[in-house]
Amino acid sequence: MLEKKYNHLEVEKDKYEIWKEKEIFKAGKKDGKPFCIVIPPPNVTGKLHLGHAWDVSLQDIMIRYKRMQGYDTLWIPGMDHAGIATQAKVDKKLKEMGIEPRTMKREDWLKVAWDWKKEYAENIHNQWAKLGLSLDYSRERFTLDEGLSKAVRTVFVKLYNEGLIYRGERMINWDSEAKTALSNEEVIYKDVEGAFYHIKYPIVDSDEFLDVATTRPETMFGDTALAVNPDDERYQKFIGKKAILPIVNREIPIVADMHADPEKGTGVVKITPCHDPNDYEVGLRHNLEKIVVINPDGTMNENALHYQGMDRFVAREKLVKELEEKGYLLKVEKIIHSVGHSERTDAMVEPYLSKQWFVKMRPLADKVLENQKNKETKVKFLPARYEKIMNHWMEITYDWCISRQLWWGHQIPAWYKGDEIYVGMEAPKEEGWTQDKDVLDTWFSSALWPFSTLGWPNITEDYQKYYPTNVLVTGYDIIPFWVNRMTFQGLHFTGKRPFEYCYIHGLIRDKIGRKMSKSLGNGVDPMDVIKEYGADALRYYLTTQTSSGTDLRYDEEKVRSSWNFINKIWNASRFVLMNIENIEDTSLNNLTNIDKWILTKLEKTIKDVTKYMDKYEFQNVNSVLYNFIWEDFCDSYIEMSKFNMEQPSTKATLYYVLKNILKMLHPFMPFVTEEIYSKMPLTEGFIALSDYPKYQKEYIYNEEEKEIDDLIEFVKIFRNKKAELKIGKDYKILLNNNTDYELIKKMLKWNDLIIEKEINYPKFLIEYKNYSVTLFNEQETTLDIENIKKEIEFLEKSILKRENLLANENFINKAPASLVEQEKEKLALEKEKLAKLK
RNA sequence: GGGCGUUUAGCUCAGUUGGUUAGAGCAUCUGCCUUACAAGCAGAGGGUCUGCGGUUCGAGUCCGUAAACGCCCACCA
Repeated sequence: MLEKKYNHLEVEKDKYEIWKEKEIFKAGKKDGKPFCIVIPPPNVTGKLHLGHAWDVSLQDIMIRYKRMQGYDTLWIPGMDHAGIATQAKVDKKLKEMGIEPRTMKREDWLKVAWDWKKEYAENIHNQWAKLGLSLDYSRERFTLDEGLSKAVRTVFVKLYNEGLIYRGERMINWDSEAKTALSNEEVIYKDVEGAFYHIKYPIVDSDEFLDVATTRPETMFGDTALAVNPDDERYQKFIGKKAILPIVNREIPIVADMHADPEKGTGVVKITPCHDPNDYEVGLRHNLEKIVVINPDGTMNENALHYQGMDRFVAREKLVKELEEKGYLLKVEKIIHSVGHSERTDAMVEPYLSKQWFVKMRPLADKVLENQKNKETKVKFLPARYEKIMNHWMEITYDWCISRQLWWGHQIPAWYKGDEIYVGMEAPKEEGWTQDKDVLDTWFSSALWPFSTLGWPNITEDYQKYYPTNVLVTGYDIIPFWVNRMTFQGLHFTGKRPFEYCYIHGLIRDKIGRKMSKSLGNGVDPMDVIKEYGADALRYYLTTQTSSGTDLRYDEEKVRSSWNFINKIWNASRFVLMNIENIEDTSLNNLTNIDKWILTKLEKTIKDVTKYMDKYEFQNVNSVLYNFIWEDFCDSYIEMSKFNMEQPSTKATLYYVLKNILKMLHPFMPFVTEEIYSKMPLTEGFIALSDYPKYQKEYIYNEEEKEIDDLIEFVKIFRNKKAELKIGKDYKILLNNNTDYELIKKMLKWNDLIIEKEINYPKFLIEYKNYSVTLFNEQETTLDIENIKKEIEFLEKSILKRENLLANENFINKAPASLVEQEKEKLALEKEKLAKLK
């Protein structure tokens, strides 16, 4: 028997441990077709937030559903080493302990990092357990483990040999905080306050000068030219002449280049090839000298003369002062402009010329674009519009900078000896080779996740069985970083898309629509929500409130209402269990019309739920299921069953319907459904491994469904009228026909109210379909004429509308016949009713 | 500059091939302690579906257009 109150803490306690112990989440439990999802590996840097809870809840629902349907399901857990993020956190921890991380030996530092990983992995495991995720832990992976490292090296070596990975000096984004290169995706542009500094560049052998506007005066030490537009009439006469770089007093050429935009600034641009991507291109075109002036840590180097060693922002301030004092500063215009920041450290990103490793993207991206044209083999996005995001990225893609100047990650499998480079799976045998110190971008290994986790490059049984995976679930913000890269690596290395469907969800926001973030302090810890409302309520809330691709505003009220729904299910189950305690025969024989009615509703619900589950439209699953459970089952069937409990068919029906409800709910709320299912008589094993309900035509009884629908409708109209007419307890009922009113009498508690003959009190006619009663009010002395008038008015309006519709030939000819019939029926009904009222 | 999304009840949101009187939760109002559930039951009120124009017998849904809010990409000396 169930406890009197639903207690999520009690219900969710210990269950996960048992599930894990009995290995019910292990792949191979069912012998149907394979169905596989790889978890987006969370970073080992911290706690899971609500967004994670949302993401994994969606996946667990998909997996549990397919498992119950007989698929051989595999959900692979794992975590990401998260290069920059983890290294930053480990460094911070060391610094707090008074240790300067970069003075440590690399091996010693890595030991600290692995301890960190261990600790955080455990946190994440605990949180997954609390959420009830049906992950197959026997296949858990970590991006830095041996197998995945082998996959990473294999990919690197192969791409290198194919000419798709190269090493070269290029303009990259430099994070001076983490002291590493970044890819373009890792740069976030933010609007900040800055200024246009107008600087005077004197012309050699002349009294004239050029007014050059720059937002970054401190880079002027690296200026190796000024550029003007070749068509800019203002500056024609300066082309080919030389200007003097203030303070430095170096002569630099004035060149004509299309990069200079006459509309922007003064039309004259200073060219700093080492610290600006566009200037770098200009430098190449005009064969300009390259002078680096900023150190990797963001301080100025020896080329900045007396500013050497100063932070670049301090240097800017002082330099502007010096320029002003010496008369070189023409004016300062305050502006708001957008400046790149490091996604992880938030440091202002420096465009920086440096030697890095790159993936040549064009050929790889073209493969994706080609594949997306094929309906059979493309990655199908849900919702479909996100495919455009991927395709656009593939169209405009640029080479991917993959080397990172970090310690935490896959060390690049390249070795140097003098000018020689060796790239291979293992270090060369001969003496004298040293390995590249850099590691690879974290996303380089995550890009292989769908196949590396299945054993690739070894062609394992798992790989053959479960690849390509079926669905990938992630937020739209991760498409450029991860989805796109998995797609091109998957296509290139396995010849197949890594997943058939890509289900995209939105971002979690706070109640007023702001992103949840640490700085705003508006984050919500899913573990706190679970403590208060239970994982089932949280999961149900997260997965049923939005359609795919849209953001979700976190609203605790709604979690509470999910809890209420579970409580309702709990109590309904309690009622059922109280009444079927000793049930032996659960077969559905000698059914009453009411039984047939609920069974029909159930089967239709199963049909719809299955349809929506297959399309991953969980919000639609919810509306169908919620409605069926709360209204049809609880409010109607259970209430009516109270009058028929002595009938064996009633108990069997209660049992049957409840069992099916639990199964349909199970993917959403695994804990409470397991609890109730296990307490039901004649059930065995885990509900997670039971069979998902299948739509059965044999339980569709259209006649009976309609009959009881009408009855319920009449009851509703009666109650409504009674309340509307404010009729109190003293009334009598006259039945106007021979329809069967037995059930209605019980539902409306008519008992002694029924009279045989009409009496002389004010009276009201209440009718619906086959039901017609007259209600006598003993207290009132007059009829409520106003109400009757209102009803007549409403009917007349409605009749007119329908008559017009039916008079329209276009409607009769073009609308489906059933709709026309329906309209005719309704018209007839309304006319009949009107006649009686008059 | 290019692209995308959102706009539906007081609030948060569903509404996926165009078809009864547009739904839910929460909030509001009325009446109920009816032994599964007062975290509940029985009812009620509340919407020119952002504006304008079009297609259609019929539009929240399709097309065009405008606005507000938001997001992504590119650029930003």
